[in-house]
Amino acid sequence: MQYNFKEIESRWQQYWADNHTFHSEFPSDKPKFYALTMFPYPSGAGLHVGHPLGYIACDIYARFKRHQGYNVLQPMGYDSFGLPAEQYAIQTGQHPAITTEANIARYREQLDALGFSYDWSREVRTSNPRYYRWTQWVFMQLFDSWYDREAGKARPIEELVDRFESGGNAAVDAVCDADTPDFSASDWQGFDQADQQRMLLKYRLTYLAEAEVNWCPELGTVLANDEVVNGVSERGGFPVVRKKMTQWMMRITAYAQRLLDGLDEIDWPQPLKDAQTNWIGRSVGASVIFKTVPNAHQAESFDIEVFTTRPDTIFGASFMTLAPEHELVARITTPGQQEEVRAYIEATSRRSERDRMADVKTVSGAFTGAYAAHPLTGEPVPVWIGDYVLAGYGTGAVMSVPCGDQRDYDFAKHFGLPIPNIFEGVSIEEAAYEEKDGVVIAQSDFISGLGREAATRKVIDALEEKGLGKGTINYRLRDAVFSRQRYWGEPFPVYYDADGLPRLLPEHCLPLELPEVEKYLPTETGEPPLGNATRWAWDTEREAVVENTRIDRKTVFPLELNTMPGWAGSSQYFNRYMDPGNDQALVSEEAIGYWEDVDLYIGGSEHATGHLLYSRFWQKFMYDRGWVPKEEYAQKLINQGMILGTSALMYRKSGTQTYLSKGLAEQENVDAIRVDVGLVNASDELDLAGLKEWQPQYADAEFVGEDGKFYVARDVEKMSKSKYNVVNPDDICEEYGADALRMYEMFLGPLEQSKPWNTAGLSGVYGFLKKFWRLFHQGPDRTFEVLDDTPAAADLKTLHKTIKKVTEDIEAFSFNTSVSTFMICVNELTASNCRSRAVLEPLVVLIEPYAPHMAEELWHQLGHGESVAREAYPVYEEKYLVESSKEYPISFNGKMRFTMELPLDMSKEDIEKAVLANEKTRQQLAGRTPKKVIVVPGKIVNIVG
RNA sequence: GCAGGCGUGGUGGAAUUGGUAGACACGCUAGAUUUAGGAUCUAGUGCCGCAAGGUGUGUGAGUUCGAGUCUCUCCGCCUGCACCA
Repeated sequence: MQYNFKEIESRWQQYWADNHTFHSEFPSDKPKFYALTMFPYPSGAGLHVGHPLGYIACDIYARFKRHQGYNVLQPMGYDSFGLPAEQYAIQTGQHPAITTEANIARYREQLDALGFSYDWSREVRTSNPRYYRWTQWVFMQLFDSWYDREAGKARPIEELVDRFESGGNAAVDAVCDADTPDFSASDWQGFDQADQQRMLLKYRLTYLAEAEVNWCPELGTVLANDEVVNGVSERGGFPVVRKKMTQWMMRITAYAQRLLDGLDEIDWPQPLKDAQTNWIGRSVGASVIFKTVPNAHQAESFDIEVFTTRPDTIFGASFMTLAPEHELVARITTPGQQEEVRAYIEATSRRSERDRMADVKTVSGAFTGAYAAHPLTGEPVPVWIGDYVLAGYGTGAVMSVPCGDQRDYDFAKHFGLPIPNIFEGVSIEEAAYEEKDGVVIAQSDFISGLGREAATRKVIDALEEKGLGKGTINYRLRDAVFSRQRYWGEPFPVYYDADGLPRLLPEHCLPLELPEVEKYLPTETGEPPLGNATRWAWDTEREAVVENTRIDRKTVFPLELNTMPGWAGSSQYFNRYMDPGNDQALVSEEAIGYWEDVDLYIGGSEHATGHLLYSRFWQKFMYDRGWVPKEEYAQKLINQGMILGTSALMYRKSGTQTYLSKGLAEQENVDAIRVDVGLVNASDELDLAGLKEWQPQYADAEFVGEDGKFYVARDVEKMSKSKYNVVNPDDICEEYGADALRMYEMFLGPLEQSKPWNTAGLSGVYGFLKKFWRLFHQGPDRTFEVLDDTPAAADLKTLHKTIKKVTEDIEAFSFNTSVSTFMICVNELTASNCRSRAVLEPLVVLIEPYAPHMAEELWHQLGHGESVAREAYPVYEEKYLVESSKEYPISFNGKMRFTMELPLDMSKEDIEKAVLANEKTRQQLAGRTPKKVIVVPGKIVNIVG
């Protein structure tokens, strides 16, 4: 029987499905193992060979753990809300649910062809109402919670109400909006219902706020910071502008410190941890209050709060700079400066985020005419505005210390402001002195002569005493915008009451399903697409969605028109897999009590500051409220690298229809044009007939080849349809089989690394699989033949060596080297013509994670009735590996000269004696006595002469 | 600018963590077989050299009996953040 992968693979895929081979047990007495890969967004393009890389690695590990006796949970699902399906709906009118359904069917087909051991009975889809009711449920719990700083955790909002009743908000140390006023218990009791709700909104973990957001006009929606890359949208690359809008926000900043601390507990890649640390951006310093000096135009004094990481340089502060958007600017600007300030603010607001970032060199600003009192000296310092100060960071205002900060220095130079030097023995003629360590402060009253740390402490003490500042920790992390002006997302379970305040729907009314709409675009009045729905109002008496026309704000109220962002659905999906059918809870206590958390999570590093941060935040919240037992949901995470495409480029003589083979293009003026990689063979030779068929425009073009052949150039870049470099896994499965594809993807290189795809290399692993098959099938007809004889010692050694190495490699996620180990093993067994069942049978189990179809086939040919997936993993025995002697490399002064066979159980001293007595050694030494002999048992002998 | 990472044959990549560098595979060369092959098998393949031998892990130094591996310098590349006070 020849190795017929097509027949084998489809047969066993069917068998696994029919026998539910990979269903996870629950309840179970076995130890659990939860292996997870980030679920895909089902795009219209289907999978390319890059996508399954992480899935294959995860599947290998899951199968390995299953052999080791673990009850493995390896689920798969779809992150099926998202922009592309909606953009497609806008263009074609096709409901996104239909597009999504079709895409999922295609994904499923492709995934099934690769032989993954998923428990498909646990599939989740974020766009399925039975799933997203739990996304809505988490949102409601966040709405009904506040963050207690004292306890360091989230608590139910009723507890906060109780505290306000008895002691106002002075008694509470809670995370809240910056503009929250102080109120007493009697103030609280005096508030009417609406005011109380308004106040609570300042404390809720999800809240409405007028926020400066990233607005993308092209997409018609706001974007989160992590969805904006270099000032343009991550999806589509459209320009993004700043805009003030009322939006749902997530108070993730309450968790900033815990999100940092948690990183120490988990085994995640360092670069990813660094990215999160950076994004959270903790900096220790002080907040300082500068009071504006009243003048003829402004009798009132305002507090300008600034944040600084260098309180020690406070005596060098010679002016202040506010962000142009700072709220005090309008109030403190003097009439004389009004025109200049107004013009400047207008000029900055006209600039897009991108322009502002691109041009960091130009110094610009304007004087407000106001002065503020230096908190320690009382001296008046001028208050300026400048766009180098960002409204979104710290307080949006800085104390400018030109001698210690280059930006302040440049600003001062440009506008001729004073630059006092407060550093001992340092020149600031050319630039600011930004070195932090080893500075000695001078000209600074009571801190002169001190170093940075001592000075910082004293300054903070002095500020606190005066009530003009305190030591604080500032985070770069902002609260996350949670509203999207889109159709294809989770609706908020929220309506607006007679006072226009947000109210939650009763929990038993979930899910609040997406309404049908005629158009998926924003309405003519600029409302989000849900505004197009005619049935989108909430009747509080009937507890049902009703026609908009009935909105009377007595019993029928408007529903929220925004939808949730993409990351909402992916922030708890890993817990939902544990109990996907549950309609009473996101996950039952029993299920999460058993499965607890993800043992292995594999996914791309592009989610570092998006999904992987938000999901940690939600998990911590769930933990605080007692719904999940673990504060971190993924103990180990691996970032798989990207598989890149190898684009094929042909050269066209500029301005002509003449195309040149690669070697002829050097001297010419040419344009590079991408062609389909499928038309190019392993030697970079282009199939011209195929090309003309692919794009008829080339039919009449002239092609100049080299020796009758036309060669293309290669370029490694991201795999994408538009670059014609996409390789489809279906085609590879067709030609080489799923097992070959699985092994090759692993063989390509280290899992974490990005690497280019090269179909030509597949012949290596394909040949290996055929050789493996031939170990079990003899003769020209390949008849199955395995003997029950006593295996040769050398073959047993090969087997146990392979078990040891492959096991170690899997545990270290070095899948590429384990494939090499298999290849060496097969080469050795082929050379010795091994036919012994005792050697071959364990190998079938060993290779099952990598080539499950072939393993299953061989396992059954070996006479077993059960699936090989259930078989115990082979354990290597040391006794087969021990050697009695070894070739020692003998080196002189570190330079290898010859080898010498020596017994392994020889003592250091005996080895030394034996080596020195050796004829070759004496020749090398030529009569001299060696200074020293270094012997590492089993390894090496070095003679120093 | 800040943070992190990387640099090994023509190519993808190994190297028991300080102990014979280049495993394994692609590609290439030669040969065998076949009507033919992008099939199969055998041998070779870091570089220089006919050979003996020399040389070799981006550069230069250092530690060590011994360095791809550890330390420092410089060069180059990649990733994330970036006017973050």
